[in-house]
Amino acid sequence: MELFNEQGYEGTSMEDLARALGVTKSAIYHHVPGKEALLGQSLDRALDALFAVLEDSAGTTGSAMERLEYVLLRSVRVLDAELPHVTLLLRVRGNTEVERRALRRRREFDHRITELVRAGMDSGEVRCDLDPAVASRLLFGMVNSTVEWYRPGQGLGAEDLARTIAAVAFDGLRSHGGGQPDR
Amino acid sequence: MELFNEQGYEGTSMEDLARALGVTKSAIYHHVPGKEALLGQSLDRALDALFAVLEDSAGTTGSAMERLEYVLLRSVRVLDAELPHVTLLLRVRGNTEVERRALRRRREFDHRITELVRAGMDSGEVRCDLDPAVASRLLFGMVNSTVEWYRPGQGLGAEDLARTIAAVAFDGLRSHGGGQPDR
DNA sequence: TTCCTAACCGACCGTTCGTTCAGTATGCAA
DNA sequence: TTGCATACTGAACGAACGGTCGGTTAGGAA
Repeated sequence: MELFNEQGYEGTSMEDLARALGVTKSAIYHHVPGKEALLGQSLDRALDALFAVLEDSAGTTGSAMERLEYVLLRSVRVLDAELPHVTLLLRVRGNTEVERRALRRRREFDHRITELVRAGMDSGEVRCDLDPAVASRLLFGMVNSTVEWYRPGQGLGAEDLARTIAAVAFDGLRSHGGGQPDR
Repeated sequence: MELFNEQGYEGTSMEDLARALGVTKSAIYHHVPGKEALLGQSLDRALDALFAVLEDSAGTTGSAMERLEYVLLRSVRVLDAELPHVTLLLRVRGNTEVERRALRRRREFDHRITELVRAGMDSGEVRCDLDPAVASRLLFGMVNSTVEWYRPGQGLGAEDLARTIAAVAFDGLRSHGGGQPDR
């Protein structure tokens, strides 16, 4: 999966995978039906982890904003724990049936996030001058963009990252009072 | 370039391109040296447009925050005007020299954004409890993530999108006073 | 010792890839 | 009418692709 992410799915040959694993191409075909099955397993792993977060949040008592913050925090943790698989998921374009299935599940996830944002607007916790669909896309666009540079175990940790994202997403970059005076 | 974005660079054959253009493969080779040159031209076009924004912002008088907002707004406009090329740029992984050159230029762009965020912290306009490098990556991660769903001329326009992004990025999703009371 | 099975190898298949090239049609300047 | 550049075609190239298959090896159960 790391190779898929570095070189792209189509740009990675079964020969490349075999070399990285230290076995022959044939050995891989003994364990999996083909290249696309490898991709499918990886996408399912990422999606299962993300949907598990949604299931847990549904059982959570608390306001919509608290549930949204919970999903954001847990999603960053999933990103940290399953980085190669989530990265692959975010690059899927839907050119095969396997990819289209993954895209359908991802759209369902996005839809559930949008509902959460809309609930936050209804309860008055989230500003209601924005389109909930656009706001939720931007929110998770920010979360998902971290796969481009975040590396587990290097630099800042997953919890710090999650806190920073929540800070920017919910309260913004602008400083409020107590700052340095104008010069 | 649209085909490259739909199917991926490696997943798109010269035959695919020729068919989409209504000519033969050979006709393409009469105009460009090869497949990689097509990619290089596209990446340069996107990068040139983004750096033009930086050049203009440098000549702008105003606070760091105002310059940052200006760059954000103009970047969204570039995204709108050059969507296929910017999308391609955001997916580059650096497996060839052409791609590595683009990645170097992109890192330079990111660095200039980070400096802008840092200047905003120094002037007290941007909250200083965040790492400027992380904050700027999140900011443009949000901007760049729009290539996944924003389509020019459909739904909300580029200016509305830019306004929404600025609203979320600078002031956050949380509502401030005047909202619906607790129930 | 025998036998079976999971794991794996190396050679090979048909297909498709990016690229090349000799040749052709068109149009314009001399 | 000639000559030459531009735009393009169709056939072909070697390389690399995903995938197959007949055989070999290692280890545990009977």
